Amino acid sequence: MDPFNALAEPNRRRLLEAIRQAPSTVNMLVSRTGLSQPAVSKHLKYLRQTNLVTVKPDGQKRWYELNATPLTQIEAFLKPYRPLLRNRPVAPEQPLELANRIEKDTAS
Amino acid sequence: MDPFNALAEPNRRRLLEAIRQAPSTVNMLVSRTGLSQPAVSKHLKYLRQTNLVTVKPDGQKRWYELNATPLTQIEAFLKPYRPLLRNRPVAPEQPLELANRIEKDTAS
DNA sequence: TTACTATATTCATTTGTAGTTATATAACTT
DNA sequence: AAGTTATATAACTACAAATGAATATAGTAA
Repeated sequence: MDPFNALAEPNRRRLLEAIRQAPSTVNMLVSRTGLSQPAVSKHLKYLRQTNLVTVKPDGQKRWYELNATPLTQIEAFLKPYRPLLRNRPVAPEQPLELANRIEKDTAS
Repeated sequence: MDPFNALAEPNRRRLLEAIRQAPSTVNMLVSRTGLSQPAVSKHLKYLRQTNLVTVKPDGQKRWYELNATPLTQIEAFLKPYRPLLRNRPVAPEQPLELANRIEKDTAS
């Protein structure tokens, strides 16, 4: 599991966003996401494995905090593409049928 | 399959990089990556579905070209994290054991 | 037509992972 | 100690996707 895989899961992105906004305990994340507690713990395990979060035990609670460092890998990949994205609005999610369409040769 | 998932696969990142550097046919990508032809075609199918590439038929060949637009979704996600990454070197890949270690409470 | 080239798809197998339920562990409270 | 809270793990199901082999499709050339 690398940072790319970690962010491939929508709920993990939500969890990371919540943690970025404020260090959180597992139960706080359960409340904010609506996911089950085991589901949250499992996602956090992946985020720990990729080093995207760190944990600080505090009695029964465990505070999860963001570690943005691994995101540099994604930044590095995106770097050569960034000039192509200057000032572009965020692309809407892709309707599948259109995405898989093949451009027709319209030459007469 | 969304752009996050598309980039989660290392070979797809390699394919996209090759296509970014120069529009390519399937066989060109086969040569450059060492992947089998069906494997390349299948990865390209995902890249098409996410709209990260477009295809231009040209006789028997099909030229694949980059469409960076969907990367704006990733850019949008990363935006709030970017201030935390200013001038940071790219993080090395994570040794698993260390990543999953839990910080010990070192208070005396 | 046949043969050839380029690419896509199908199939079977395997692997990875998301979610649920149940259980375990650890810290706290009384 | 027992009961409770917070979190993690295990066992399971279900499914998406990776892989490789074989085959299909489409264009080209003779």
